[in-house]
Amino acid sequence: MKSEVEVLIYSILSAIPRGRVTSYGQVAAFAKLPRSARLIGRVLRHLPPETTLPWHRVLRADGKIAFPPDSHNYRRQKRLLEREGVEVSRGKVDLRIFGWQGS
DNA sequence: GGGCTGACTTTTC
DNA sequence: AGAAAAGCCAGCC
Repeated sequence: MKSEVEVLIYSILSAIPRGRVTSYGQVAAFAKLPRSARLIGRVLRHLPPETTLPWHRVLRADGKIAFPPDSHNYRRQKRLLEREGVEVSRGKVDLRIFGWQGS
């Protein structure tokens, strides 16, 4: 049974275009849930591994991947990002590609 | 119910 | 630039 916020977050995620990224806090703010960045992470956590949602386009506010660099998830996210042309150097992406919808 | 935990963020050293 | 600290908010014992 999916809650309202889950569905809302899903729709926001799917709206992030290829080659762009955003942060947990940004998604939260966009969902009208300020101060709830951790909520986003919690929702993504329960996402099935075979999801088609672009969860990998969500990074921390400083542009770094939210996983420890030696973890499996870290490598998976990095691979997915680079597959769509996003450069990840030293665990970080260029902050200029943050945000979406114009700007 | 109270305390702990974390796919977070911001401020302060 | 990197680390520590404090804020934040739900879910889970």
